[in-house]
Amino acid sequence: MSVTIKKIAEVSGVSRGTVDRVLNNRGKVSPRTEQKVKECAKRLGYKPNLAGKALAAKKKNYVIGIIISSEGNPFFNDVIKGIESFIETYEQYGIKVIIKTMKGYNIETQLNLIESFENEISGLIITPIDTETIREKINYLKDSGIGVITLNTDIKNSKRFAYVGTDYYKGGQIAGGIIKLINPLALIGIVQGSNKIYGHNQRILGFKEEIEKNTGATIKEIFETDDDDITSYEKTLKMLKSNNFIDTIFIVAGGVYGVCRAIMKLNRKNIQVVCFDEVPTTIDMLKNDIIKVTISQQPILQGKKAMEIMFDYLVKGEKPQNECYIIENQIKIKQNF
Amino acid sequence: MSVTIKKIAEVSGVSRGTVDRVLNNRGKVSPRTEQKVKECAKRLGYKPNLAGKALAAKKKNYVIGIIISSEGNPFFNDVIKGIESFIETYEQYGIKVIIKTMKGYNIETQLNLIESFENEISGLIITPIDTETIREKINYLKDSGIGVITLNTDIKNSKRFAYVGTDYYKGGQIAGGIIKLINPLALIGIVQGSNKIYGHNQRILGFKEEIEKNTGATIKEIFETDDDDITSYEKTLKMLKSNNFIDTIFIVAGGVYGVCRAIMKLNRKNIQVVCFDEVPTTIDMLKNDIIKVTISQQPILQGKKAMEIMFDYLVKGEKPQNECYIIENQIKIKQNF
DNA sequence: TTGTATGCGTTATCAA
DNA sequence: TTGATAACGCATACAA
Repeated sequence: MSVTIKKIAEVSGVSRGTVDRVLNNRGKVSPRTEQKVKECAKRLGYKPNLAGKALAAKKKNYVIGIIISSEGNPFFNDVIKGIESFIETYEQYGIKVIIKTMKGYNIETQLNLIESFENEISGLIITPIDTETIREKINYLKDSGIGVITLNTDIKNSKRFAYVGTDYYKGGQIAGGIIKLINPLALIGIVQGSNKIYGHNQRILGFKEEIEKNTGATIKEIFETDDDDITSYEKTLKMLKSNNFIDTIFIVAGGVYGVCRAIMKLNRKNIQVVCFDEVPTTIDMLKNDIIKVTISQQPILQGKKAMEIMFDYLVKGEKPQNECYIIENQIKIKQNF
Repeated sequence: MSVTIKKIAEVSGVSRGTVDRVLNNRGKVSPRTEQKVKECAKRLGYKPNLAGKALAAKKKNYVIGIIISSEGNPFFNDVIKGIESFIETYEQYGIKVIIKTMKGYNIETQLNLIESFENEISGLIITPIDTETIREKINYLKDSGIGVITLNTDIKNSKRFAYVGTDYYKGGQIAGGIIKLINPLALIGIVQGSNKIYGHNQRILGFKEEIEKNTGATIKEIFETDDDDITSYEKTLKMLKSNNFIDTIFIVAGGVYGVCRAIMKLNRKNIQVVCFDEVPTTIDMLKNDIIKVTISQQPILQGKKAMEIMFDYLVKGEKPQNECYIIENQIKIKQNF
């Protein structure tokens, strides 16, 4: 049958305990024995058995902590759904899951949440605020033996061992491609979320690159909403009143509902709207033909993937081949729903 | 800790063996004991542990058989990729996987393939030919205790326990939605695969429903290619020469490359092409702006899902909640690649 | 009809 | 530094 620790022990003439110590680098093995066992395992093509590992892992009582900036943001509810779909499986393996949510992007709040359970967790999944304080904390956790996965937003140059999320630049390119497809001569207004958020800027860069590739479509105006619907409503009204040639709106992040309401108010239903995500109000507006296309970040899948990677890390002791696990931007129209 | 068979045995005052017999309906238990144990398991909220089950399953030496009509069809190569990504995991659990491929849709061939390993397999994943002979064979297998999953194409009213694949009707609707988005006044030629194939007809039905919903776009012509590129090339040439007002082509199934070459030959690059799948030639044509949109059936995911469901069926003894596991039609443009 | 013992592969603990 | 053994949860052959 298959190659097991027991088999390696027999073949190399040592005990199972010793093989275990060698293969898992637990030390307390003489160099000579270590050499022998390692060589033997390699020769026989040893592959650890997940079921066995999992069964044994029950005794470890792992806890994993999750911090999501989800309060008041329906997008992240879907991310949490994906996470929760794994809780039962985790329980089977004796892994406890603690989910903590927060509202907005206050650094102090996030730091406190981390510290509230950093002594009991073996892994952390977090939608991090991209700042020095949090970066340092992540690095500290890693050095204390806690694996960190960044979710939906990454934090560069940190010691997180994996990032799960979309390619924001590409998301912008895809939005650009879609708009050129709908109207190669589009006159575009861009509704930006926040210039302070890396992902938003990346989307705009990708979008511009795509739009400027051919002559035809042009960007006429751009403004910021801070992801607030009232702001986006007011500013869209103003834009459409003063620039009544604008026929296309690209919404980079939040504030989608506000834009749509402004369009409805002015009865400018000929305007083509392209946006991101599929929160309930967005789906409504898609069904009412106010939004033409939305680009999904597949939030449920993001949650699932993060949990999967964490599981492999804890139970199998495997890091993913790629540090970044990129979730595809998925184009959706009315008929998808 | 968690509720195990051992615990139930203790609480209900019987042996572990008896609990096992009750929970797995193996018989040879007095009604009174059975009642007692069942009640107890329910009360404690017993959930079988996967790792334990899996470890014990190794002794069973399951074999699962796979039959795919993939030869000469690159789409199915991706399906197989998805399947193969699970082989290693399966091996871990002592499950052997046998993949058999065939070319085209000969009933006799498919039947022979099934019979070649029906005595050794515990599960079958198949892209079935939708015909009485195969339906009966599937029913026979199920009655002999072999679970069958249909993949990519379903076979109605059979005893297969799950179908994994897309919703073809919806695929057609999405294609219609995309075309209306690109050009609300499109004059459309439909390139059909085969009227004999259920999925192809479903796509056309969905497409027509969508196109006829509003006035504007109209279907001008439709022809069949039997998924052959030469046929599609010739017939597209003919269509475009005789109907030079056609500005949009909807390709229902195969023959994509032939259509594109015809368009290139006549230098009619203004024609908008919408098709399915992402085989290499299709991606090429997308990059060259001949094809504007392709709708992916996510073949790799299809293969993976089928394997996942089969695994749960064999090892966990769980059938999926829904008989049909629908894979989403995914809209893709040049910028996705 | 019921109970007991053993093994699946890995890991932790204790003894040597 | 090494070895022996028990445990994780389930399934089953065999004994009672």
